[in-house]
Amino acid sequence: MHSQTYDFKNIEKKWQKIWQENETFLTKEPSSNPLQKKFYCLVMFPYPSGKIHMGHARNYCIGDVIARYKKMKGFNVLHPLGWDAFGLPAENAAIEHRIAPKEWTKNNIKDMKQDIQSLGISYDWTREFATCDPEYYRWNQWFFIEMFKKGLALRKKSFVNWCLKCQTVLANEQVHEGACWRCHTPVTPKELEQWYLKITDYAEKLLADLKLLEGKWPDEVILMQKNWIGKSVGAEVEFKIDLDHQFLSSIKIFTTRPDTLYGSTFLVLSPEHKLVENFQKILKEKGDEKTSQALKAYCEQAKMRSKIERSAQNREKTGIPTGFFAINPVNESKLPIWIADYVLADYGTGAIMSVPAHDQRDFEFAKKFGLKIVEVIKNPEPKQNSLQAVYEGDGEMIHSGIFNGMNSSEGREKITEWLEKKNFGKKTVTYRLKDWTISRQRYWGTPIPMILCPDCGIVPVEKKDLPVTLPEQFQWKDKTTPVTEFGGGSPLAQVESFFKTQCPKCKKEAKRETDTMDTFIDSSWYYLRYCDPQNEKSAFDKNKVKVWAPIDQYIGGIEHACMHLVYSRFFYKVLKDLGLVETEEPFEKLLTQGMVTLGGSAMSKSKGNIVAVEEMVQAFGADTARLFILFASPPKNQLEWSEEGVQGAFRFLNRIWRLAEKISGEIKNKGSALKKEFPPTSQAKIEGEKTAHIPDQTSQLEKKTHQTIKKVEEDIERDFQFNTAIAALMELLNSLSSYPNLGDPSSIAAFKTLLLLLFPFSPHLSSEIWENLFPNEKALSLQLYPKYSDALVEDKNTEIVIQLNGKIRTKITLPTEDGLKVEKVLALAIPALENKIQNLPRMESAFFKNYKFVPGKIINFVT
RNA sequence: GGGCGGGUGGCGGAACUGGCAGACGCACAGGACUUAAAAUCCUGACUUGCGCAAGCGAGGUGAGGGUUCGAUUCCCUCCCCGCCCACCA
Repeated sequence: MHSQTYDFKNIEKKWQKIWQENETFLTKEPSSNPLQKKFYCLVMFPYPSGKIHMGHARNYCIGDVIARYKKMKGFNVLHPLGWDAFGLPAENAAIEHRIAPKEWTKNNIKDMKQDIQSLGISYDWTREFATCDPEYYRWNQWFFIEMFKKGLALRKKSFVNWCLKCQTVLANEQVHEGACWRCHTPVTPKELEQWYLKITDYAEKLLADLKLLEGKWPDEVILMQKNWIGKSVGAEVEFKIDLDHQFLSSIKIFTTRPDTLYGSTFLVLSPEHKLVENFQKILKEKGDEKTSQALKAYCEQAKMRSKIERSAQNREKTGIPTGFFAINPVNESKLPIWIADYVLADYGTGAIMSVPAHDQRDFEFAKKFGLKIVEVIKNPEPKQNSLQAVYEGDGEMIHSGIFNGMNSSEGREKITEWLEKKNFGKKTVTYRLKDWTISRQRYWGTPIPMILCPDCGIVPVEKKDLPVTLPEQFQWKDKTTPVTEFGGGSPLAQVESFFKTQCPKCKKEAKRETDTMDTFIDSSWYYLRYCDPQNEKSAFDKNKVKVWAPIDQYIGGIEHACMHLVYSRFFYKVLKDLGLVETEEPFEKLLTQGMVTLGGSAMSKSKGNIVAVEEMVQAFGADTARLFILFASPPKNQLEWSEEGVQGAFRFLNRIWRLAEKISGEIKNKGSALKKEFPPTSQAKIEGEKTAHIPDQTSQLEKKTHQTIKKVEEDIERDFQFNTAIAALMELLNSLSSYPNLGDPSSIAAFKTLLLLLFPFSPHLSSEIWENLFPNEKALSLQLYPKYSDALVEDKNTEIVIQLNGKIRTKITLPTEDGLKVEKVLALAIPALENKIQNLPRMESAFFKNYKFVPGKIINFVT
């Protein structure tokens, strides 16, 4: 395949061993040097699903460059890795292959760790843990109990998202386009009593604190979270029902447009609305069995429909009238009450006032069922009459009683005030964000530490009894029990030795909760555990976390924008309120890397389009794999895998290797070169004998060296532009390759710089060459990032572009200082232009009066 | 339907606040070395017109318009692609 290439296999093995033996990447607690700044660099931890491919590897490589770079910059770096080890795939493998989830998981961890280590990532492996370790998940249980005590964890009955394939409940965030985020099965609604975390209590805080992340997180992610939280300001309005009955006196609706209240012509309830049952009852009482049945049938049908079906774009609206009426508080008109499944149960109050003239959906519904349409906001550009078109904007209020003539934006406030005064309603804020359903009817997760006692009710497990551990041995059954009661549905409900227990309060026989926690709980605080991974007394020592938190740089996929990254922020805020952490946000800066594709689609095991890490490391070595993946595209972009591109990276590393051999030969010849100073200074060129003949090239190389140090640093600091940083390294290599005086102090300095700058990207090769060429120096992994001199980066001469009417005609070169002075530039530019263009009106000096000069850059003559 | 990104050679991508478009790499072509190939090294290359040639000119960053001495960059209209949300009242 390739001949005469450097021996990457042995070099990489050698250095990985050295780093491990010397504990090069072990993080020291900062107490040893109080002045040193900390840097916590973290990549979202992996789910141990098997071997890793280059898609995973990209994350680790990005994190590794940052960690190594920051270490070279003098920071005390924390760069750990662990395993997000609970979850469904392990359990499915267990059912399929009859292998215990724990075993399957541990095997995968072993394989993946080997792959990651073969890439030479600078992790502090002493901090490794897996979330399926009882030593870890006991703290999930501890936090859960804390939340329960604070009223943040509660059990409630409501409609949940049910995945038929995974046989479990899903949180809202885990439903993507109406389907399960893991298996893409459309979710169906199911009414269940489940454990929730009250993330909605933190909705406002989660929203407001996004401001703290501006400029540090991708705008995209901030926006996605903002939309996900979905704050709407409006009013809750109570409509009296035109009926004298104890079960049914009024309906509360939520609207963001109280200004259109006069245009409301009917009310609509969602099929899941609690009052629907009351309507049925009253109808029965009145003897109208038929309508009662019809309502029931409609609602049941609606509830059966999947999310996808129900919210399909062009689906024709359906609905059914209840036969009852409500009174509009503003004008006392009688509004028919309908039930329709275009109204969502879990947003606002689950009921709306319909304003068909000013809402597209209501309009469609009104048209279909022949309901009244009343225009109350004047369309400033009326195209058609209100019976044919909807106007959703603001404008002058009409047909609105005392509010007529007001602008609707003002009207919103005024009507709300009026409602509040009359006790018909109030200003309300609604969020799209829902409470986090964390019960899962699966085995491989953290047991929820709760006990149901027939006498005492729901009682938390006592903290001294934690962890509640998963039973390891029991018969796997493909079918789980139906979810009916406390803890039904989970495979754990079949394990009597697990669920049979005593009530902590009254000591009577009681039953344990058999559902497990959503694995997103595990990942909501794992980043804090790395600060104190062996702690047996608490989740972490507050003071240790205080040293490291928040994470300075977090790296991971954007798919977690509204899942892990919301949950973690929530959890962190709860921890802050518990006094366990001190800052507001867990992740100071966020980088969302693009995915790696092969043949246009994301690498995935199921599609079979993967390039295994093992394969790459075997064929080209870790350094090449790392370099290619970082060079091919900026981290945010998608990256299409290219075998040819890999070859290019490999070629570059080989060129460095050969240059090292050449320089090594030169050093042996000259010997003395090693004694020269580093970094080079402009005096260096006077010293060398040969350099005196070619001072220009020497100073050019020195300049290039310093420019490269500056460029690589700036590219890394500015949004992790590794691709252009590496391009700069290639340019430096090109300059060195064509340098006529290899082995002189300037070339040695340039090469040293190249190795130092290459180290974060391709650490093995650079370490090996460094050791070979400079055996008396400290290892490369202990070196600091080189400094550049501004004086050397600056050019002595400047090129000024000469334009005529904005078109480039010619260029002149002059000393940088002179390039800033218009007289000096004009003195050279005019003759240069005259020389260039024959038929210029050279006699007319007026011609040259009209120009635009940008010092040091350009002069543009205008005719 | 709403929101947010983005369209630059054959390809991945450069061009920090408007100031030399195409850095760097891949692929390609020619040459050197070699019995030959691979590897390596050198050279070329946006398109187009004139020229044997060095060279000289014109056009060019999805399309059209605008602002400007000057636009890949700013503004407007349109087309295309990607992502997120999606009957959220």
